[in-house]
Amino acid sequence: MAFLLLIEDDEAVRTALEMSLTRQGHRVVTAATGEDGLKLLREQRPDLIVLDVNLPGIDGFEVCRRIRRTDQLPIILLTARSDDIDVVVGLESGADDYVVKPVQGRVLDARIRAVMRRGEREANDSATFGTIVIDRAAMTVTKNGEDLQLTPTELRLLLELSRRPGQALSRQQLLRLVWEHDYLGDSRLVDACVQRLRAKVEDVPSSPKLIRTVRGVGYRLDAPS
Amino acid sequence: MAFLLLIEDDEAVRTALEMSLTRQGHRVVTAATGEDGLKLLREQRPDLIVLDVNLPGIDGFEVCRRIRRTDQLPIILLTARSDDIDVVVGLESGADDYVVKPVQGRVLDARIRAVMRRGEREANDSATFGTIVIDRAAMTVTKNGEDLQLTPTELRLLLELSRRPGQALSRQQLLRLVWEHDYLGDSRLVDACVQRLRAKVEDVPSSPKLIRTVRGVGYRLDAPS
DNA sequence: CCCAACTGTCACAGCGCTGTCACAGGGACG
DNA sequence: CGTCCCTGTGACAGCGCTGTGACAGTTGGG
Repeated sequence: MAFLLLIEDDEAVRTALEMSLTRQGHRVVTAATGEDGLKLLREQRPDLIVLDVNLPGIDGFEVCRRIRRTDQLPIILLTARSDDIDVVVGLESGADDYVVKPVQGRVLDARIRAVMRRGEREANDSATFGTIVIDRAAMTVTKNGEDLQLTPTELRLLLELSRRPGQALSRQQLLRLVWEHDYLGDSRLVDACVQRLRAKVEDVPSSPKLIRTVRGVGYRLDAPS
Repeated sequence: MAFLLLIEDDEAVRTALEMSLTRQGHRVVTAATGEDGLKLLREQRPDLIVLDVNLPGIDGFEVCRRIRRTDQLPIILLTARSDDIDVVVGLESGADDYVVKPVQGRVLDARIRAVMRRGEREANDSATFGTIVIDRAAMTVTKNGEDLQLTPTELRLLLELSRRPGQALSRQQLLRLVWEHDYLGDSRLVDACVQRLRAKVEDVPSSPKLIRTVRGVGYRLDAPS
């Protein structure tokens, strides 16, 4: 279904994932180190990269950053179990998704498909989240067909969230993406804007279904199933 | 279905897209650099150009601008993912659409068809927006059947807006399209022209229904439903 | 159950954005 | 050469967006 590059130093994990992903219909090339991975990336041009965080030599985060300097292809990080710091650092270093080890091939496959779909949807000019429709060309947002009057900042915030549906974005990241600032003190800037956006976008702003809070991290835009 | 010129330096991407587009029924010629692309354009006269932004030598934007100086054929830009600046610059340089990489052949094909359809509609010489009728061949605009006396600049502004109905255009983009300037300081140039155009076009200029303001962005021409 | 950390909420002051307008330069045309 | 109208500019005002900081509410762990 897709052409993947798997970068993972542990041989057992590597071969297991390779077999499983191949069985799911993907074409897979593998590398055991970050250096080899970067070389293979340039030579083979995969559609997507699955990248272990714990690598000998340059680690996964660094590999991720280096890839992002030149390439925009989707990256999924494999990270050791439930390490919140890893998650934040990983997303900030430019990854599209992360998966916690130990991971089953089926689960990874589902994430791969999700990330690829996300990429396709991004290219499209309109996106739907529940009753909300975002028209990126017209720069309008409608709810049940009615125009929502969003302020410029609210709109930018929603656009950035909608470009990464289902992905938690830290206040730090949002600050960079929406406000183009680097540092947020302990002000409630992002929270206040999210509140205003929720007031217009959510059916019940006090129990938001679209813009979810991710405690300790930031916010996430969900499409209700 | 159409005769395409694909300009893309990365050989893997180029051949992949060429195969995919050929399979979709298009006739495709390819070039690896902007120079070759421009030469092929003159020699072969394709219906549409798919143009990568990252090209060695003269980049895609520049190629796009050069093509626009002499030709009006549709151009679709291939741009690196999630780069808003690219999108804006791309449309300003005269592209008709942009597609975000990595891109699937199917998606690109859909965009190609959409742009071609749009082109056909455009070839039609008149467009209607509410009580306003624009006759592109006669270069006249009528309101309820009566001729409107638009000045040259007002007319160009209205024509550019009407080529992209429902799409928000930034002041920056309009400046490029209508005035062929590059930089707008903080002057009220675009606003002033929009105001004058509204005075003639809108039923109630103080609450415009056709030329809508998109706060923080620019303006948009709507067709009242 | 309690505490600490985190998030939601709100009012307000400042200011950024847009609409508006008058005016002067300049080009077109006779 | 004179006239007229188009056009870009800058000033100004009004509106409403936005960031701030204090405080209340909520969550989760010990």
